[in-house]
Amino acid sequence: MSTLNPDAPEPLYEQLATILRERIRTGEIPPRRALPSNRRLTLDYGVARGTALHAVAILVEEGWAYSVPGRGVFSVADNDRPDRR
Amino acid sequence: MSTLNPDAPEPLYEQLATILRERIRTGEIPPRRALPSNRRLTLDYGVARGTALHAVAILVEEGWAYSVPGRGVFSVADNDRPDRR
DNA sequence: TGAAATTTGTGCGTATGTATT
DNA sequence: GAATACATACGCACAAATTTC
Repeated sequence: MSTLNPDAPEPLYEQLATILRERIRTGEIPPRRALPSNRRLTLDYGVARGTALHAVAILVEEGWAYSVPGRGVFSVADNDRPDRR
Repeated sequence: MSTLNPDAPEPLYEQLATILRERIRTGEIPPRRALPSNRRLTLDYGVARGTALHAVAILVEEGWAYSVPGRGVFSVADNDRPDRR
């Protein structure tokens, strides 16, 4: 499992966004499947809530995922993937 | 809307504190009403989080506002306003 | 019915590091 | 060195929506 490097020049939220983006892009997280919850991300990657929120917000803004309050954050449908444009 | 001047001798947090103080004093922000959130202030005035926090902290210290954990920062009740003393 | 747990979103407070003046 | 300002990151609290029991 990829881990984060606090000493790297890239911010933790960017590193985490990159990891999650790859997990979606490669299909490890299939289309329309829930991403790990915010809580899980903090536990799995050892970051604060805000940091995990920031990472996911980047994916949402980039079009890799969408969030549903009370439910979770989901990877977009195959046809909606940004790298298909 | 008042804006901030990075070239002025007064620090940005002081300029912002002055603006918010006026907005309370004039009643534009009524008593016991929530001030703009930290996030809103950063967006509206183009400053960093810390700068907006600093400005609001000044108002709290002066007695123009009080903060409620998990909720926000609110203008004081009419009777508690510093200019009434 | 409804209470509890989960999840996302938002809010403030604080600390640290970097750059600038 | 001190003050200002930005970015990053941690922590904790409150709210609303949803799911589960």
